[in-house]
Amino acid sequence: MSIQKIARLAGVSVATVSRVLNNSDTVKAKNRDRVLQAIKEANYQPNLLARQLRTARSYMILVMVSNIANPFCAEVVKGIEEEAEKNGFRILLCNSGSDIERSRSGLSLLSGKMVDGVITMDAFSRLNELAALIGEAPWVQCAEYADAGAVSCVGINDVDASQHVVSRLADAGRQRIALINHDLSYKYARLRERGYKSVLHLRDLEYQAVEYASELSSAAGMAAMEALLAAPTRPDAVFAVSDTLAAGALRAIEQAGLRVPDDIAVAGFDGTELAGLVSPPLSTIEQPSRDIGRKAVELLLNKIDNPDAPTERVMMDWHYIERAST
Amino acid sequence: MSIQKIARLAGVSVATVSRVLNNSDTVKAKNRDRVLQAIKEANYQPNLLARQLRTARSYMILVMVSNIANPFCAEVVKGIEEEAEKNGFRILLCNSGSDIERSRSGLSLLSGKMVDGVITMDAFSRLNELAALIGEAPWVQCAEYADAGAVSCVGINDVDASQHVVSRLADAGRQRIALINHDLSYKYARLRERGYKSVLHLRDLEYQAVEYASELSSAAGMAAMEALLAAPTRPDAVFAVSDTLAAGALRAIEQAGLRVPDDIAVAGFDGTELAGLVSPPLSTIEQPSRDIGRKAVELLLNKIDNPDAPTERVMMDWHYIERAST
DNA sequence: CTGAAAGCGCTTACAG
DNA sequence: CTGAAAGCGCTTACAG
Repeated sequence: MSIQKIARLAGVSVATVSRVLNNSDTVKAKNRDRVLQAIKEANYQPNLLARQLRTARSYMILVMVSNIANPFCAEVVKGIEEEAEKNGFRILLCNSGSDIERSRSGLSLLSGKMVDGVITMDAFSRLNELAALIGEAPWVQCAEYADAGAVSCVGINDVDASQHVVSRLADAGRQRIALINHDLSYKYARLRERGYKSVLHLRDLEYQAVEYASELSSAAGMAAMEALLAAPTRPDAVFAVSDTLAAGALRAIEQAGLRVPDDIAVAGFDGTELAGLVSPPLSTIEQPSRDIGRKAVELLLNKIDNPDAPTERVMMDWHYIERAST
Repeated sequence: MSIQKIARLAGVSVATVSRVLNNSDTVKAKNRDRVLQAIKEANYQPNLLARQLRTARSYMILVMVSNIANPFCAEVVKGIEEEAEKNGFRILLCNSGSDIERSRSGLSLLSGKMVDGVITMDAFSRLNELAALIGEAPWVQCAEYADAGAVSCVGINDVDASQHVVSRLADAGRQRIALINHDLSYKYARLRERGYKSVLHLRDLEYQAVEYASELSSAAGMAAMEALLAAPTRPDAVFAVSDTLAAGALRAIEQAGLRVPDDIAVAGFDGTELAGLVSPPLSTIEQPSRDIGRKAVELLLNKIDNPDAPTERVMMDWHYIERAST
């Protein structure tokens, strides 16, 4: 079922078949019909490998997600999908788990010319390695700030957002505010920790406690919260850098027989559906997840069409949602 | 940076470069070193399109997920990833949303020879259309039963599992058990509804109420629960066919000022992390999500290696987890 | 152990 | 409006 066979079937040359396939308008109606007929009869489907090898264009973009199970990531991906589809692009998802071997494997699709560009959501600390693998190919980093190299990126101002949450907790009279953070290989983790610490400093709050979750799951959030509760001085507020972690913290507090927010206030981050589902519902920073995804595609397509386009760093707006957990 | 350039750089033929690339052991050490050196210097990366076009092998499998944001799907995907990786295969994720246009677009990767096979998690009702698109290519349907055509599939016995949940609710003295189902284009939705109804019948329970959620989100679960609560007779138990829906139901019940399980018992399905996170934690059917994914890959690779392998239908074990919500 | 050459299935100037 | 031919970048018998 190659273009050859169709040509034979329709009694025309392969060039003509190709023209029909590509909607060239220079094909005589009769020939077009014969080709279309032959295609249908043979249930012919063009070989993408050959086409892309020839045209050096795939209209596909690779999306390297750090963790597909993270609802925030899923939302961003939806935004990416929407915008890509709107522009005639298809997306291929690769779950890197921020693992460099996996990333390498995934990125071979890029260097191997199967896709036209890549959107990554990997940890900042991996960016240099990624940069080496990606080389000159179109690339946008998403939902994780990149301040080095020529990568365009889109995200929010994590320091500001984090400061806002912690300030609100302090405003409400909380004295001992703890942080449940993700590991510091992520830039956003560093930035949010910076925001947290700066507010403690500004407000002369002495208590400071940071627990690092090994992954963005609520199990990890529970474990972190248990560690905080086991310390000699108990926090009266906890800021978790993701709703998933915060949901786990909630659970741990409940299991310790304490009440939220009476004994301990809990705030999350991301503004995922989960935040509104748990009990009590979580105060959180809502990120414009879909828009982040859409914007990333916009930047990437721009880069694909125009390889010399300057590097862009886009900051999106966030806002704080106050709920019963604080 | 083609194999040509490397050949020139290393002073050998393209055949020799290709042999080095493919770890052929018939290359003299000196030549191998020169090639390797040239590859490094030029930062050469082979063009996958050309390679796959030539070899008709990609070592990639396509995974069509119906909804990437569904935690159960995410777990299955992890199982798929693990098993694929173990066998030297890479996976490409496509979020079809059970939309036929999206599916068509994704499946062009298959017909276009970019991947060696496909694992779908699409709705049963779409299977015929999919079958037409997929043709003879290796294909396994996952977590959704397929009883027609030559598709292999792996899942659980949904009727049994559903009967078990409803029986337990009835055992506990619940008289008015409602069902929150997904739309009936999914076979599992039909099967679970069948299980539900058969138990009601068997136990001579008169009350019967089924609400259909438009999607697998907790918002849809809330809406469904609100509809159930608005009816003249209120249920005293609800079985939701996914934990996400059940979590939404929980929220709706709470907002109506009722208590779980005192006023209404709630049971979910899937055994996702979410079920243990909400309050009260959900009784649920635990599916062996990872194993389902692994098994699907096993069947698919078998089909790829041996196209005439017979169709297989594998049923995995499930078990019921009882928690405070019932 | 190595190289020249054919061929995978397309697209696209080019000539007519 | 159409076809013959070159070429995208690989791999792999085949001959030496």
